[in-house]
Amino acid sequence: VTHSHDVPPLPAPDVPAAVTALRARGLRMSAARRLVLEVLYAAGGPVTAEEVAAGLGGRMTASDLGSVYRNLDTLERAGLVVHAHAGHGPAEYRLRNPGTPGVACCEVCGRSQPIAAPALAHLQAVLRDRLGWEASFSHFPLLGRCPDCAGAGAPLRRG
Amino acid sequence: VTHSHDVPPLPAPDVPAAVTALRARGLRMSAARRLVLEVLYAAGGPVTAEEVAAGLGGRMTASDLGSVYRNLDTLERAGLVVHAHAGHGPAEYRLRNPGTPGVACCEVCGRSQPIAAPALAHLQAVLRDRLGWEASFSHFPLLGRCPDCAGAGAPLRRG
DNA sequence: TTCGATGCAAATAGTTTGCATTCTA
DNA sequence: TAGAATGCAAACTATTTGCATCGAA
Repeated sequence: VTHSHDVPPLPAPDVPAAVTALRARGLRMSAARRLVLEVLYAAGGPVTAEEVAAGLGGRMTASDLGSVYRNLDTLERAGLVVHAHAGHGPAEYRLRNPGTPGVACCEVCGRSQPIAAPALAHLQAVLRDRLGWEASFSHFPLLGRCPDCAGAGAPLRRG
Repeated sequence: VTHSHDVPPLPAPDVPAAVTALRARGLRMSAARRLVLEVLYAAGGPVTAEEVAAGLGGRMTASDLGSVYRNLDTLERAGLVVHAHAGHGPAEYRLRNPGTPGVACCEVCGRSQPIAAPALAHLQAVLRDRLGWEASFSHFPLLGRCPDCAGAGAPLRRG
């Protein structure tokens, strides 16, 4: 699902701050919801709903996958989380970071890396000039080969 | 599924030429396979597997969806067809056109448009310089707002 | 007369949803 | 204690696959 809901607050630096921010929004704090927050902050990078539900590989109490999806959605509406579709496979969720509004995902090694705001702005300017297109690399990442895989000459799908 | 199989031949200008090219590849010509070709050439733009199976809205004899997927895959391996994932929803299949190796898809109105080879090359150069990234907009399109929707101020999802 | 291709149905992955129950504020 | 959130299961979309049968070369 795609969101164009209410205005997002600034992201919270840690779990307690996130809890406070969510409470301020009138949201309740349950075990399942706290798990999602804990995993997201502990991971420090993109995670799938499945990974969250598994409690980061069993280190935390696992939760229902359906509830995890609902909570990730809630957190996204609240402006704490964003998700992106990295090609095939499940969506990747991460803490929202205004400094890195874009995502690039390598089709060869599968790793995804953030695109910093200045670089993103430059890319968007080129796309605007060249195609008249207002590009977004947040929800659907930039896909291709990362510097490492491109250098190694890994094959790319045909155009 | 992703393909990095054999070398693609040049695309065929019409259905008879495509049939000949496929026969030359040792492929057989069945009613179901011919339907896929007819729809692809008649549509002149991207179509979903479902649309192909429906015989372009009932104007042609419908076919089994599973067989359509298999045939689209076969035609893609043969180099006549490419498909792209335009955000959410089903994949879009089209006749391969070396002159337009990229696709841009509007998240607002849903329309997708080809990216011409020179423009694509320019974009790729910028991405290479700026991020070291070897981008591909063929299998996963460039997503954002098309000139029309961007001008109309249609809302874009949050970054 | 072979395999390649089909139709049908079942399986799969990822995600959403209905509903009765539980728990937070 | 009202309403939010949960757990479970069923539904859903897009796609793949197993298999017996059929048909093109």
